[in-house]
Amino acid sequence: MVDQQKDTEQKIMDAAKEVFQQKGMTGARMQEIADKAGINKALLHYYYRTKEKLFDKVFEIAFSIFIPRMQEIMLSEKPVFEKIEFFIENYMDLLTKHPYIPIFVINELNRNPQILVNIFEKNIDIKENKLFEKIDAQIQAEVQKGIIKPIDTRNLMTNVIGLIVFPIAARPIIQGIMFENDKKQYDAFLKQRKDFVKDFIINSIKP
Amino acid sequence: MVDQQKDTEQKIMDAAKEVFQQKGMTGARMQEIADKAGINKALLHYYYRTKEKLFDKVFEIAFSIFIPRMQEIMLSEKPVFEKIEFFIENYMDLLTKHPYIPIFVINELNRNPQILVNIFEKNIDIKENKLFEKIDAQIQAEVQKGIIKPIDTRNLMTNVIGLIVFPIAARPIIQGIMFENDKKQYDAFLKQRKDFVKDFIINSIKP
DNA sequence: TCTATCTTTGACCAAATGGTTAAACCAATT
DNA sequence: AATTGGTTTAACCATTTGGTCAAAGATAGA
Repeated sequence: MVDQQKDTEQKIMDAAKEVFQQKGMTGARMQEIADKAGINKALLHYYYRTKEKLFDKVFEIAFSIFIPRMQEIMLSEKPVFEKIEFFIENYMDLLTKHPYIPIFVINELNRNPQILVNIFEKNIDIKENKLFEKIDAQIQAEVQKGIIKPIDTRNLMTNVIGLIVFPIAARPIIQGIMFENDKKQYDAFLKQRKDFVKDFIINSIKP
Repeated sequence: MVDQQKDTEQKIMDAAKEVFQQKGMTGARMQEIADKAGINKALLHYYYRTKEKLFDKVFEIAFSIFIPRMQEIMLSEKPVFEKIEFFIENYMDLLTKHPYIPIFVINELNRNPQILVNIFEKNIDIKENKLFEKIDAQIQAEVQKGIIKPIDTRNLMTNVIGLIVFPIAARPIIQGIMFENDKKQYDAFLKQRKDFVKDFIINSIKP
């Protein structure tokens, strides 16, 4: 019975994830989520009172798939070169498995930037960890030592994340314009791109 | 009267752009568009029969802001280095003026990839011009001549566009995490980033 | 001025949608 | 077997929403 409960809640969550991530908050329909979960619509409201609360949960989970892994890599003791390689490898794999998430997150954050503040408040450790300050310190320290070229941390981070996220978020455009809409070619492109991005970034900061 | 008509139609278009680009197809409300245009809701349907037709028009215009300029630059007679610099300069300016468009286009294309096919069919010249094939040919020719390093055209193009588009599409994240939500710092970042991206790309393909 | 055509509006409609409720169901406890 | 508590459902509700329509206004030509 407790088992059954967890099961229903989980079925709702899975269905909600799928529908919200593909159609967004405004495009999603409670009825569709209920159908996909194989339950009555009223049950949705029984477990998660409102559409918004259900959405928030989905968003939080989507977001939290990425943050802890990022923290782990960024706060480890490795040198910058290794961190970046590891980061690219890890996140391109992760995004290939969850291709809807970047556009979902970006889009909903655009619709309501407040969400980010709420998440920060809820997971204080994210803010407490001062992720950005720490990685900035390490990079500038290695710049001082001559291990890497002088570079602005914010620009570098934007580059790394952008090169990873963009081809997945903009898939319809890239697949449509560069690969005549051939999914296989696009997938192959993504696969080989991992090493390309690594080399690209590493080369750009090698002294 | 003809003047008045154009005026009304234009007022509707302007309002529709604003609402659709900020809230997307599913989030936009016809009533809000009507209010913003200062007219009766029935007039929307008088000029553009349905919500979808109105949306299609808005999307097409948004998309066509970018394509012709891209064509012009790409098909010009300049060498690759110059083209890329010009492209980055132009598009970062353009996106700064229309920051909602990338996420709007990406998001709606994700919702319905068919739109892209429709646009190609409507503007046959885009497809006829074989934009990608031509720029690919030029790049590989310059690679052969040793003017630029060997590089895959698709990866290079993805990099250029990604580095331009990402920081604007992902503004809430970047501004939130890297600039403590300070809009002025973010704007300054975007401004200095233009030269940074140029150098970054140019350096990566310089022999 | 009368008429025909185009533009604009207020009132209205049917369908969709998020949400509620009362009753049925079901498993465990006594 | 009866009771209790959480779970699930069918039916229902109020509101929102895209869209329609008939009538009123405006405009230009005859």
